[in-house]
Amino acid sequence: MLEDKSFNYNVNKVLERRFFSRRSTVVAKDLIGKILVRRLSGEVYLRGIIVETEAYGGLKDPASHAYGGMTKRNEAMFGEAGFSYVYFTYGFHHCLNVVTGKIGDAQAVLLRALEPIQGLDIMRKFRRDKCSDLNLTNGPGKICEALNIDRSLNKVDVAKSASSIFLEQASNDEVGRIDERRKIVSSTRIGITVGLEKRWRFYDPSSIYVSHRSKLNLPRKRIR
DNA sequence: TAAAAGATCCGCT
DNA sequence: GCGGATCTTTTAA
Repeated sequence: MLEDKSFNYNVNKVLERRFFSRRSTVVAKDLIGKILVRRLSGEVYLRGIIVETEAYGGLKDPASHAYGGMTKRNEAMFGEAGFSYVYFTYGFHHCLNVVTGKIGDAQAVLLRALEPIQGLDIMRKFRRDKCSDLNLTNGPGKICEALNIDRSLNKVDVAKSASSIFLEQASNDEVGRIDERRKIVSSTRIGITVGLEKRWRFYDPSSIYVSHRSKLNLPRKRIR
């Protein structure tokens, strides 16, 4: 059965274009505590609180896909802020980014982990019932599998609630649980071999939904 | 043709 | 719980 809250959901305040047209490091940090929404056909919504992101710095960042200039794959990164950049990697997985900065900057923020809050039954199905709820969306590839995101959702305008992917503020009853853990921490980025001097990974250290928790020596149970 | 912004399974504690 | 091998294909050289 589908969860009731997947339907009849009133969209919160959607993040505007100007939110995204800042530096990727700033946007990455500000996205912690915001909500990623995936709208499926039939007005069904899957939602999760963003608890982990990574900033990528464009042409001058050796860890970025945009390093070395525009290609067929990274084209979206060179476009307008507030659009999605979805890529396929390691033969299996998709990853979701949001383009930031000015046109041509090729900056982006990778969404790495969510706390799932709405539509969990559907997310479990997309994940083929192979994991616990804790592991539904605690990694960039897992987010895309749980929310059924692939390259067909590249270059989607995530600053519009009519889109199949968009970003919004938390609602009033959700604000409380987010403000409590508003302490954001940075670290080096994960899965890269260059650019390791930058601490451009941002996360909420109190969230149990952050990826690679054991390696970070973080508590595995919720702190309250 | 080799490396990649990853996740899972397997064998060990 | 933990590390490492393995899965697989797009991308760019």
